[in-house]
Amino acid sequence: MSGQTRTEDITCELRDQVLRGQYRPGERLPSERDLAARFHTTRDVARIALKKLEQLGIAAVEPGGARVQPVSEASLDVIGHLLDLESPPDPELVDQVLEVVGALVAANARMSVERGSRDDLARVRERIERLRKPDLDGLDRHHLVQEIAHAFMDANDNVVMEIVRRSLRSELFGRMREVGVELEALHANSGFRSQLERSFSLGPHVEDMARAVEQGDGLATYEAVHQIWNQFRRTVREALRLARETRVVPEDAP
Amino acid sequence: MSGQTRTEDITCELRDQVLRGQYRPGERLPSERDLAARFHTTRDVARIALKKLEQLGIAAVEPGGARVQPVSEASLDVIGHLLDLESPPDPELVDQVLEVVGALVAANARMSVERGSRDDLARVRERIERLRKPDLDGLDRHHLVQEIAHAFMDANDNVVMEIVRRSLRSELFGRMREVGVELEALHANSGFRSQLERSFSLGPHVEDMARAVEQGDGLATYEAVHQIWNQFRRTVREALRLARETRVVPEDAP
DNA sequence: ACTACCGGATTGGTACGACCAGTATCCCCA
DNA sequence: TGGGGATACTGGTCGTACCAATCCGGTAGT
Repeated sequence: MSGQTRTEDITCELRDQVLRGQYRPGERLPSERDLAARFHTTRDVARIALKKLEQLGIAAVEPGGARVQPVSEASLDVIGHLLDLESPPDPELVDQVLEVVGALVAANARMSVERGSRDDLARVRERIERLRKPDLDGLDRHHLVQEIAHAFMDANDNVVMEIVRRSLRSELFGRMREVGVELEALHANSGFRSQLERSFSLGPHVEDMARAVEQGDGLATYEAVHQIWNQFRRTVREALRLARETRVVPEDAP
Repeated sequence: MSGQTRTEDITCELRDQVLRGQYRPGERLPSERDLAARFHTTRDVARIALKKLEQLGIAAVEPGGARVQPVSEASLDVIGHLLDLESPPDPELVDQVLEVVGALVAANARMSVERGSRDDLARVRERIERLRKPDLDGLDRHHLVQEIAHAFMDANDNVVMEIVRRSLRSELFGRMREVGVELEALHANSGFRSQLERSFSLGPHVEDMARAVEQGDGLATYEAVHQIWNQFRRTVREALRLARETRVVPEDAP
């Protein structure tokens, strides 16, 4: 009843159970007939659900039974569902996603500077200029850093990069809006505000990046982006940690 | 008859047709009933096949018909199938994969040097030492570069990185063995040998990398890995281009 | 007591037939 | 010519049935 179709119901339930670790790798999942009976439906529905788990790479279904696979064998698409398991999402997992995205952003930044078109570089420069303004608060800087990252990655027409980026962006950044809300909510708290200001001060890195882009210095651009992104990662991680702590309170309150 | 199950037959045929561009994005795929009739099977089988295409992100199936989606919406898993469409694989696509992998390898290299464990670094150092030996030919260097890349990535326990890496490795490097065969075959050709020697001379970058790793200089390590990997990319690209040219001849021959 | 084997129970893969709720399409009417 | 409704079509689900491969437990042989 939760999803659009019965297939989705079973898929979601099974998927979440597996991702929550309720089944050990190698352990057998319920049979199609079991699932059909348990969800008051037919084998076809249970069958499709198991097939979806198989395609997600979290189960191997073959005659004799479907068995769960270790997370390392999963498809990239499970990351989104892993993030969905908790709200706010697991800071550790978000940090890992940001590490991967950061590596790609930095690489694209270097390539943009070394071989990018004038239009793309102009777009990047415009956003960097906005980031240089001194009267920005921490949240503005957060959004601008993300915009610059997007601008760098737009400057590359690598299909593989595009797919990885979209997979991680639509899954993480789709939830980053929630995180953004968290950030804004916490931002309203003056105590957190000062903390955000302190932790997300980009220091000289923005000036370094601006200079490197102007000079067409790929390595220096990489380094500046790397530093800025790491600072971004640290702040997001800290914000999520705080959000999780504050979020737990209302649950415990009577 | 080609695959293990009939479902796989239909899935492969449809998938390849879509990936070859025989359907425009937004165009409707055959209905389940059509496919069932065409492949002399039942709707169930055709249904599963369409569901797999949906999960691969190359088709959106909903009441009214299944429609193909643009490649940019696809899952990362399609890369392997895209590479499979041609043999030897499309040099352009391989290059794009290597660009992404290179970005991740370089990032992992930096992280290993800055925060890696002693064991992991020792493993990397050992391979670097082997790479420094002067009596290596181009092919040996190729393999060692890949080994070093693996060693760097092993030093990081980022789940997301692991998944992306495995997705791209099992799909590309599984085929890189073919490429390796191509390289070896071409390697036997002395003309190509000299060309490979010339094009895959790593120059001072290996020494740079060794020094950077010893000094714990993350940025310098990144730069050396970046340069080495770019040289690696160029050589693979060139080898694939040559392999494709030489491969075409027997096809045209009467 | 342990091992090797064997047969029944179970599982997924496929087949055939049917019904429902949406969608697409086209034809007819205003 | 434009809008609206009938109709064919599509995917989602249901039910039953058979097959081949696998799993599991018990038995026979060592």
